[in-house]
Amino acid sequence: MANSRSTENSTIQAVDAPSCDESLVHLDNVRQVQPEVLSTEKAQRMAEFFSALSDPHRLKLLSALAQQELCVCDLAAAVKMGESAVSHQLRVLRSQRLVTYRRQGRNVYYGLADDHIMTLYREVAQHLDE
Amino acid sequence: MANSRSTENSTIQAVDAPSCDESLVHLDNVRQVQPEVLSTEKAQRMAEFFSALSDPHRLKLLSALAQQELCVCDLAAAVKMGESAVSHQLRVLRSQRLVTYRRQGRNVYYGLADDHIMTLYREVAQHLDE
DNA sequence: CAATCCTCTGAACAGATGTTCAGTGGTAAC
DNA sequence: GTTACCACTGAACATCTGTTCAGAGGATTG
Repeated sequence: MANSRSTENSTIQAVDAPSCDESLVHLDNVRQVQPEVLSTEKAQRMAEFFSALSDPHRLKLLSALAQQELCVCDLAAAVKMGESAVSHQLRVLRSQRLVTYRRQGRNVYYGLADDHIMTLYREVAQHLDE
Repeated sequence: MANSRSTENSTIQAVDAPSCDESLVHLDNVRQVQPEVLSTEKAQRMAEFFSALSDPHRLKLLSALAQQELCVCDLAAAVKMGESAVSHQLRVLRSQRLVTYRRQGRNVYYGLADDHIMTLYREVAQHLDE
């Protein structure tokens, strides 16, 4: 009964990290939540995905592609960026499978990869409108 | 800053000027798509939102909060970060209204702001599982 | 073949991001 | 009151991001 802190337990001892934390945390809560925390790998993958969407230029590119397939130079004109910059950004979008591409003659045509993205878009738009 | 290249001449750039010189880009496509491109402000806001989700530590924090309300020191223990770092990250999540918080005694309890986020989460998880 | 176009790539640089450290404010316990 | 704790903040620093520039790879045209 040393500490009068809490309903059922508590005490120190880091949950499984031997390092830093020796302060009094609510151990029961931490223990309950910790196994449900996203694994580092999944968190990483998901962060990279969101990262691909975290740039206004890339979002503009996607909104353009949501209309129709376009080649790089048209995309550049549509969003008013340099072609090299567009190419760099499309690389990012490709790496997360947000866009597809196919070569036709000298041009490479890009399009949206699937519909998850539009669903996502609407969900976020809704959140931002609140 | 400057409006991009102008090294050679002509080329891109005139998209919304009614010049009849369609030398290099597929003007019709560009004209068709351009008005549908996300505005800079909306793209910016949306990018900031996704940006808040683009860090593995913040995603871990959210996944912890998806389980239950937690105070900062518990969160820090659950995701194994320093409390200061957690505080900084929570600030980002707050700025995008991803979390709520309330003070109770010495602690500040954080929770998920709404259900859009879990919907988003599932949508992305699904996308990544393909 | 040479010339031209479209796209991609790597390097370099400016700006943004995330961590740690040190210090502050507010609340509860002594 | 003093002390201890929890959370927030600002500064400094290392790292990551995105742009531009210069040039290379592929494909078409004359």
